[in-house]
Amino acid sequence: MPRPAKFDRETAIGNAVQLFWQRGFSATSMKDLELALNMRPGSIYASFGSKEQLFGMALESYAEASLARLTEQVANKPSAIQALAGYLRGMADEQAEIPPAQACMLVKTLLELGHHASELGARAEALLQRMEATFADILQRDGIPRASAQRIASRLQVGIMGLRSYFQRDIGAAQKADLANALADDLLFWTQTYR
Amino acid sequence: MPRPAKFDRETAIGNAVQLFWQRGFSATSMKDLELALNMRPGSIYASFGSKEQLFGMALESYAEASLARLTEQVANKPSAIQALAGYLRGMADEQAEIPPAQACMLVKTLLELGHHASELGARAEALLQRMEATFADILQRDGIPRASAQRIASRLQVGIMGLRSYFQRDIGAAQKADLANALADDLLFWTQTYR
DNA sequence: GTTGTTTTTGAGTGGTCGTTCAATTATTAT
DNA sequence: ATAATAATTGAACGACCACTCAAAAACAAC
Repeated sequence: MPRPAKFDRETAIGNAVQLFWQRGFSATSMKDLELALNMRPGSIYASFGSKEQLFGMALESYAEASLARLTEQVANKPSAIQALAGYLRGMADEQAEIPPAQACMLVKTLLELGHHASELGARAEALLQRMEATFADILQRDGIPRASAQRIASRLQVGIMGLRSYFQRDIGAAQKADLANALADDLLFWTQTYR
Repeated sequence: MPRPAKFDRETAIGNAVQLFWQRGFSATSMKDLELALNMRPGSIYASFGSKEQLFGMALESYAEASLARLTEQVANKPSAIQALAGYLRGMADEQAEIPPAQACMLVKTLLELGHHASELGARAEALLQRMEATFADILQRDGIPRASAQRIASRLQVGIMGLRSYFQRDIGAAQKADLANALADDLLFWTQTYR
């Protein structure tokens, strides 16, 4: 007997991701969201609870997609490390992606909200941690011992956070590719010296 | 004949830096500033023009201090590269600094505002560029050719941006020191291979 | 003490914020 | 058709936003 929802939940959250990713939490207003989701305030609150909860779902969705992209790129490759290096090199090409926000949404959230004062910031930090753990897993798959893998994973995440933040600057595609390649080279170097 | 201003301009801007650095532009309200500067709205607007202009001054002040700290640490050292490495290693110790905001204010601003849509974001980007140019200058002082110095400077800034963003996470002092040392080692390695 | 100049004050501006909820609309089951 | 149920609407809410300005206060010069 009930009336079915006319909007698609996944695409709605997808649109929310785009908005929140670009503008951040504070600078995104409910007005903006109403426009982007094509929903009126009542519907948004009935469906997602609050702006904060919606942001949480967007964050989770973003992280899930990022993690999926990573594991997919590494799956079934002979050398996990080489695959990881390829993943890094590919970061420069994401410039043509949908939103003109190159920086990681998790990092943007962590820097905007902080992990101590904000539930959302803490969740962003946890998701970053999960990413890093995945890097470590991948490295161990190539025989790198656990402790070394974790160290390299940390350095890798530092590099990625820096790289994508740097991409927020106004620089050319050539320099982007150059820096992404440089980070990939660093990774290969670390795996050799740390082993 | 005029009545002199009773507040100290520099300390006022210093307090503004602290607030803006921690909370960012959007999340800092005029109420917050009134409290931190111990000034009433009318005085703030008479002295600094607007919230945006005040943020601009705070940004400039922050960048100037950062640049001064860098050049001072490198001045009169036999090896500029070694001094630069020391500067990097010292980053882990800044955890005990006044505000619990480890990430660079310029990066936070760039990520929050973006360089395209915001005058403030564009200024943050310009100041980051100035930092990078200074890194390149320092490297050239040790005989590294111009092109290589610029490349290394870019990689260095990527590393620093990542490192300080990573420091925003909830990690121990030991890991901070470890990662700062790792970046310093990377710098030394780059200067050897790129020469 | 008086005058001249400037700073400081703080109540008040219109606007926007996130959020709510009674009314309306749309769909399904009978 | 009708009834039952749920999704959608949008006007309205109090709170807070950045900001203004006329009045009051504080100093310097005489």
